[in-house]
Amino acid sequence: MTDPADETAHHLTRNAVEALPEGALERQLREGRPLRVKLGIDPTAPDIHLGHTVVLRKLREFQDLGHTVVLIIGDYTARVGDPSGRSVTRPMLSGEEVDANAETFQRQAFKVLDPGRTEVRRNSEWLAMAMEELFGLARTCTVAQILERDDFARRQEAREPISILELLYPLLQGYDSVKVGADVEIGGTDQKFNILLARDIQQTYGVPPQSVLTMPILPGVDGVQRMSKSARNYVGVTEPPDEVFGKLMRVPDGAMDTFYDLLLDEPLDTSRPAVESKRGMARGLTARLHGEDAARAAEEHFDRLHVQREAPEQIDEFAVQAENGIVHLPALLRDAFGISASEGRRLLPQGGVRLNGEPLEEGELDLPATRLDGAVVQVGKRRFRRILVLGNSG
RNA sequence: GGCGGGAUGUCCGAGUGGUUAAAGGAGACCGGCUGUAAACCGGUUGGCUAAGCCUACGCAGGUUCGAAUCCUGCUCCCGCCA
Repeated sequence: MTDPADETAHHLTRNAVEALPEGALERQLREGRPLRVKLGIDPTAPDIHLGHTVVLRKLREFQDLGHTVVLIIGDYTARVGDPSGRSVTRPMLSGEEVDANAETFQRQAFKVLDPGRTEVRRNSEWLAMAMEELFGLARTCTVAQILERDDFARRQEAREPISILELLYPLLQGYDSVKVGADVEIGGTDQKFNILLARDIQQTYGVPPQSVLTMPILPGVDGVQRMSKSARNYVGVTEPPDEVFGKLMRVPDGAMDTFYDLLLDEPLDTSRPAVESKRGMARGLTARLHGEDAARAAEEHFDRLHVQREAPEQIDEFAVQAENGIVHLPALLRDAFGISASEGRRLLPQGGVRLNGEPLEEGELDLPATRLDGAVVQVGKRRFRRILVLGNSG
């Protein structure tokens, strides 16, 4: 009970889903040496979002205890495409895309990880192997073993295609663990199969099997689907503070407890009003990514726009050319806000376009330049432009 | 090698000769409400200086007054049997 290794393990696994096999992490910690903790990421999308930081933060905890993180940039496996949680074969990426993404990912990961205790490796180092070696690796598992994985099983059941390349993916990931000598591998619950299979592969190659730590999957700002770039429900770690704050304020109330558990250091206090908790969350996470000052400014900006319904303190200017003293509104909206002119026309009758705070009417397609010059045009609640009229001929 | 299924708008998915710019859903957007960009309610959702015009249902032709829908060829995808 009082064994410090047990306590450490207990702490490290507190918000994890599973730590397998039972007691393995405790035994490793008891050895007293720095453990090699592996995280493999596929640079299929360059930007890190809060969902990634759940796992990254866990790695950081290991680092703070003196352990080493081995961050594997899956530049080779990215070309295969991890089928985990996917119902469709992923598209392949070109070498250049992978390189660019890997570079960005690594830089952003160090917003959370301690670079001093991180070893970055690319799996092309060892996966660009000879056929013979690949044959050897391919011999380590049976098809039945791989098809056991639930998403493969589901696809098989639904008569959906599974490529051989995809079947190979878990093997390649397992081989990564062999090559870097991983003691522990961390991943989302969707990675459980792959991480466990890696143990078998390690043993086949005669190295000690890693232990497994799976973390819950963070939902996106929609509160439903997992946070991912493709679902466009993510909060990127490099997004501007105003965006981070605003996006977090629209997380559904019901998903807040998960966000608190996985991202914040204290649990959600359900006795507080939801808005307060949400503000606390938005403030805390914005501060973590951008600092306290930026978080405070972002909150003020949010209040100004959504509570007081005023224009922001800083508005981008947009210059427009008048014709005969007249500016055509749909064209202006198109150029100034990046929407189509048709969309602009539609927004007018909905009251979605305001001039200095006053809604414009459906018929007002052409406005005199004098009325627009220096005025603030607003689309919806959050898009503003100050208009400057140039070359007012006629 | 044989047999069968499929390709529709951002995505999913109806539609099998004409009120079809194309049902429905998701998403997104706008509005109302609100201590939240939550929830809830209502609306919009191809483009275009626009009562009209243009583009669109894998590609290329054809039939027809008229095609996403019928015919021919092609490309790509998938499943089953061997």
